[in-house]
Amino acid sequence: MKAHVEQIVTEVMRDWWQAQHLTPAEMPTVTASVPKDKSHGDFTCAAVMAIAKKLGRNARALADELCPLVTQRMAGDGTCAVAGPGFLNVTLAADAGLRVFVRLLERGDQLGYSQHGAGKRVNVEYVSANPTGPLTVGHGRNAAIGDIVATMLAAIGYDVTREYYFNDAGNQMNVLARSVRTRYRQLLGGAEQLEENGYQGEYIIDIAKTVLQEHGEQLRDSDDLALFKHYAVAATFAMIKATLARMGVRHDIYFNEHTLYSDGKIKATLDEIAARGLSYEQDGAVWFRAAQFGAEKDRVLVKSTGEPTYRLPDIAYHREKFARGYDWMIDVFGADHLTTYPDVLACLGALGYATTKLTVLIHQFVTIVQNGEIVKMSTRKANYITLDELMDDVGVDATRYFFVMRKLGSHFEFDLDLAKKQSLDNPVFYVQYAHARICSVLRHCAEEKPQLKVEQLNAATVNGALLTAPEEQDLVRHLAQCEEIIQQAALSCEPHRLTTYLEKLAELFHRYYNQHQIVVADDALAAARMALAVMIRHALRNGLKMLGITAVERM
RNA sequence: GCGCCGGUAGCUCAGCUGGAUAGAGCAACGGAUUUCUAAUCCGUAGGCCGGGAGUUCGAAUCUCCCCCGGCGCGCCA
Repeated sequence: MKAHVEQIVTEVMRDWWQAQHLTPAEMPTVTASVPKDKSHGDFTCAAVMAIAKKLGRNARALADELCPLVTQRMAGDGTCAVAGPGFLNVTLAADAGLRVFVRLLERGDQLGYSQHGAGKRVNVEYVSANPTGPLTVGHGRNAAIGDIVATMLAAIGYDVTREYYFNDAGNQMNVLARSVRTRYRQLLGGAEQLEENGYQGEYIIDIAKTVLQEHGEQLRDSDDLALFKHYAVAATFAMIKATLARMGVRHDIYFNEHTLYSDGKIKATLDEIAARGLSYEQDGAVWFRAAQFGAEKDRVLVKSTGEPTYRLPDIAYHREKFARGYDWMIDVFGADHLTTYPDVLACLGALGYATTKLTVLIHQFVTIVQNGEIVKMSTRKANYITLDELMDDVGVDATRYFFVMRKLGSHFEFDLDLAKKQSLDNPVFYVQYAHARICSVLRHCAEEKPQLKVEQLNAATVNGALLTAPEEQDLVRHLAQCEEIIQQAALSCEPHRLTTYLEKLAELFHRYYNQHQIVVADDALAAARMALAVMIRHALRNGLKMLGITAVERM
């Protein structure tokens, strides 16, 4: 309906524009919005004022001129009025709400889903933690964002690939392997101490125990780090995958950085960069001319030791993703990666890749507050709260919901003591409760009115005109925005827009519930209200499904 | 010092990309339960949208300058 209004206003403006002999291409796009104040009509359009500004005309006078043309073109669907400095306010005809209701009813359990991105392939990369230890709450936010953005994109028709990029080679893994070996030797009574930067976590000891179990004492004097590394990687990855599975987060592809070397992609990338004159050698290292692309100085691609820095594999990895032909690629990073991606993007751009196909989502880290104090975290020192511990405390649903209920860029304070309460502070219960309540009403209706079958509530059997209460119209109006909100949330990669929408929907339902009986004596009215309740349930259920949260039927 | 992110009610945060009188939840206070779930609802109170200038019909939103907080600034990832 909104698109319809936008189209009509656009047509009216285009006609006027042409009559003035103005360049069609310069006409601004017309957008309508739902005004906060219902007395301003169902849709409001500020486009006239934008034009008037450009042309140096009085906006109010221009609006007065165009307004009747809009009404005329609405052909009975509604009327237009001018207000304020030149708003065009469109009020829909009395039965327009009914038409919206019927259309929503016909959507059935597909309410909220669309095919906006049909035929397009998108790759979402998230978590991507290297296998050095358990996932922390920081990874949790990354996982929730990536997973939910991916699900929302799938919900609007995209073909989504979920990817995890990891590196199980390099110095950090050697440190990890040596930490396991030290613990192993300690288990055998050795006096060896962990190296200064060693991994101190309890899980290292568990891994050492596994080694002991499977190899006995025969590795006491072994220098075979590869073996310890093998156990360390296998164990930490198993931990990570188990945690993600518990959280309901999955990936289609686990991409090992190592394959970039074995496939020669690192070398090919380096050669390509050199061939384009984007790199040079100095002090035994290979440098990327980053300063030419706005960086404060050039960056090292290959160290004088011959080992690449993280940049080179990152660039090679993205070339690899480009080669796979995605229409869109999304990377989810924590704030610590903030400074790394501009170099990578600049280099990819210089290599001729369309970096507009790449979206980098940077989320701020989660601050954990416990006993009123901020908990400082470090993986090395094993001073952190794991994602598993968090889920133990507040449950999977609340964990997922909390991680995405705020804008990515906001610094998000996760108060453990508060979250543990599982009380009113927790909006996820509010939304779930609305769903459970509707289910309860449906159960009640099945008992009271067996003749009213939920599956038979459709446009032919339900008289939507009976829904005249303002609360009902508010609900229909809000439901009508469902699909668009989900599209916007998905396309802008902002899951919090969905949670905000669902909370509002739940609020409108709770208010409605408190003021009106749904299962009333009159069958026709009861059927109409039931149909509305079912629609709300579909919207809530689909929204919760996109968030990966249980739509509980009883609470 | 440079860069990025943030600053909106006592607290935690929305604000549909420049629209009309800035909104929720929690906390506070006062009400609603013979009822389909009170994990709910209704009401009251709470604001210099960090500060200042600019852009224009119009700014929480855009530009510039300050202030405060977080993060990053390596031949670590």
